[in-house]
Amino acid sequence: MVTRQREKSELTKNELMKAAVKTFGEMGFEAATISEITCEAGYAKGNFYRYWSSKGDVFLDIMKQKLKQHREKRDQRLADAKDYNEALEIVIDFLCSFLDDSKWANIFLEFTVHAAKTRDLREKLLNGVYRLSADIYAEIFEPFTEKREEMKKMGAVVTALFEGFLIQHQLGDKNFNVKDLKEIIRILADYYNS
Amino acid sequence: MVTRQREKSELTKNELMKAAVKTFGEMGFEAATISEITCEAGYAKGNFYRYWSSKGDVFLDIMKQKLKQHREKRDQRLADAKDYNEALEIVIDFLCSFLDDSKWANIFLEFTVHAAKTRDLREKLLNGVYRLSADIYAEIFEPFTEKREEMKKMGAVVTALFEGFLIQHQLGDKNFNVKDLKEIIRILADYYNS
DNA sequence: TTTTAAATGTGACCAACGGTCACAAAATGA
DNA sequence: TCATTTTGTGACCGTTGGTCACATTTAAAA
Repeated sequence: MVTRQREKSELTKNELMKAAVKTFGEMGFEAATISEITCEAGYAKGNFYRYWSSKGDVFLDIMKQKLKQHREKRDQRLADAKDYNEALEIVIDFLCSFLDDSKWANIFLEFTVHAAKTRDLREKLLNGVYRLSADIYAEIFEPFTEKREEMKKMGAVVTALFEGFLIQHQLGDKNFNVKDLKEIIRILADYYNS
Repeated sequence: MVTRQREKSELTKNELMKAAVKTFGEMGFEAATISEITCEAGYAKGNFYRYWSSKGDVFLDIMKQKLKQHREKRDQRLADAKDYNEALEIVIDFLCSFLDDSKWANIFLEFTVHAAKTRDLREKLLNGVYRLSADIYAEIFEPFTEKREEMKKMGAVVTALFEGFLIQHQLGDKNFNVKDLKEIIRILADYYNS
């Protein structure tokens, strides 16, 4: 039976993943080290590279997992949305649910900027399920408006604004708070749907 | 005479600075190395640390210098501004003049996110002259509106939007372009001045 | 001119990193 | 029992930002 070995392998991967989540969460993307992660899980450094090809690779896995959880909640609520404005409020809540876990929001941002410099990661990030992409916004608001192109644009703009907000937040700028962020997203939503 | 030595010292600093600008410009902040910079200028690595205490330190110097040039142009034009909208267009041009040199805009962004992680750099960046700070917006629009607090807010929001735009741009997202950016800044300017 | 001291410049060195690889240990099937 | 494959190891590599004891140059003092 090969299954026993496979199970062990999967178990190890999960242990490493868990250790990675903990380590990235405590230290951020760049500061966290592979040694720290493997040591935390009780393995040697080399074993890490059996499961992921690089530090960025395991982070993408974590990102995918965390995003999936958020999205599922959002999609559940979106099913009940009656109109454009209700859908919008759900999307805003979805964005703010990231901010509740602001430590990770900042780490995601750190990784995003890091990934933008590396061809491989950049492509995966842009084409994969990792981002709040413009197309997703178009789909979300599809039932409530004809303006598909405008919704894509709004998605890109809101994503930019959100990530810019994270930078200000991380730097410690107090002039731009969550209330402002919500306010502006609503203004943009009105603008692009009028 | 100590002057001769001082002059030599200043000359060396300028040479290193010039080499740093070239190296950062070609490779970005993280990828550029101290060895590369000193070698380019014709010195040994150790000499760098006579003039700056770290890699981030010399970058702050470069940032200050580049910003100063942009700001001087902007302030010249602002002196002729007749009303709120004219001042706004000058500010928008100022932001877009960064984008013309988009390589450096991206490197600034890279450094900003890097600096946000390091206490020392973060404080210098937030409190120094390096950022498009909220207070500066308040001053710029002072002659044309009573809404000082709103202008500060607008400054923070526009800065966030601008940096978020840079991230999208760097990732290669085509949904959000410069025209959209200008459009939205005008909407925000209307909103905060009404 | 000779001596002294300070400023300027050097590059071997350090600890740390991400990543590799030849090898060891354990599990599997015959 | 033995051969093969999978899983795990940790010394090792190249590279980095930063340090430091030392060498070289310059300026002032004697």
